[in-house]
Amino acid sequence: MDDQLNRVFSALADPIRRDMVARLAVADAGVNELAEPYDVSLQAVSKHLKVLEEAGLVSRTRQAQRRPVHLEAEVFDLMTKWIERYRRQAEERYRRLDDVLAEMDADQTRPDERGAS
Amino acid sequence: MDDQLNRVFSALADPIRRDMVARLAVADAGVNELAEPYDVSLQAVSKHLKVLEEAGLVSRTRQAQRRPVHLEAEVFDLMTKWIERYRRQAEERYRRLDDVLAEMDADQTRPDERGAS
DNA sequence: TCCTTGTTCAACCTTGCGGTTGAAAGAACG
DNA sequence: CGTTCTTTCAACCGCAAGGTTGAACAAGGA
Repeated sequence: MDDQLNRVFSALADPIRRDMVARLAVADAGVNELAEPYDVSLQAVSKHLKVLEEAGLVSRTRQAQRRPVHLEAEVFDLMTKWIERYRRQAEERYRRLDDVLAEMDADQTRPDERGAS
Repeated sequence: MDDQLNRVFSALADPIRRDMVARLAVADAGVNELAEPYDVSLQAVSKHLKVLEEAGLVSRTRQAQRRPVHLEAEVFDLMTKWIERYRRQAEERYRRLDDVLAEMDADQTRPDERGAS
């Protein structure tokens, strides 16, 4: 599960792979189609796809000689959950800090009441 | 803006850096504090922090000899926006596909094979 | 001033990643 | 069968990333 996060984040760390995902969100495509806009070899694109596939971001089905690539959007949830979790935590922390500051401002005789560790 | 995405995604591709972010969501910390749980040198941790800082994920202020590290949660938005955009696009595409299939189903001009999932 | 604590710089090593080229494998079709 | 189209495997190259160690820098406190 942590490995999955490693793979997904590093898969999307590459601009070519992000662009591929962006285009696959519009329509499935074969390797040749996908490779067309980029100035790299077909083999390089094939490698990129392998990375995306191992991250669970795309799947591939055989269809004649072609192997159409299909975006699997569920994995995105893994990332958003991770991100949102810590973002919320951080925001919550700020909120509490504001409370503490406000309390210190209003009532300076009370030391500690909420024993946050 | 694309560079920013590169930096943020690859910063979070490392499990140690993700863990640092997770811990910084709870409380600010100095380098020594942060380094404690990991089995690497202080210098390695310092490098990790530099990466997080260049990605805009953390900021640092001087406070006596210490340089406390502080999580900057806003950058998360950049990622979630990117992710949500394409996830929504993909989901929209499925919805339309369902419509097409429903139409094909109602309009049975081709009683062909569609034996798969 | 010297010493201590906390952090970073510099040099180096090894591994992994993105790129290349060349050859091969899978599947349709003459 | 052999040809053609599409995709992948294998070997290699250059470079950046993550790790190490040793020295340096920054800022109190004795």
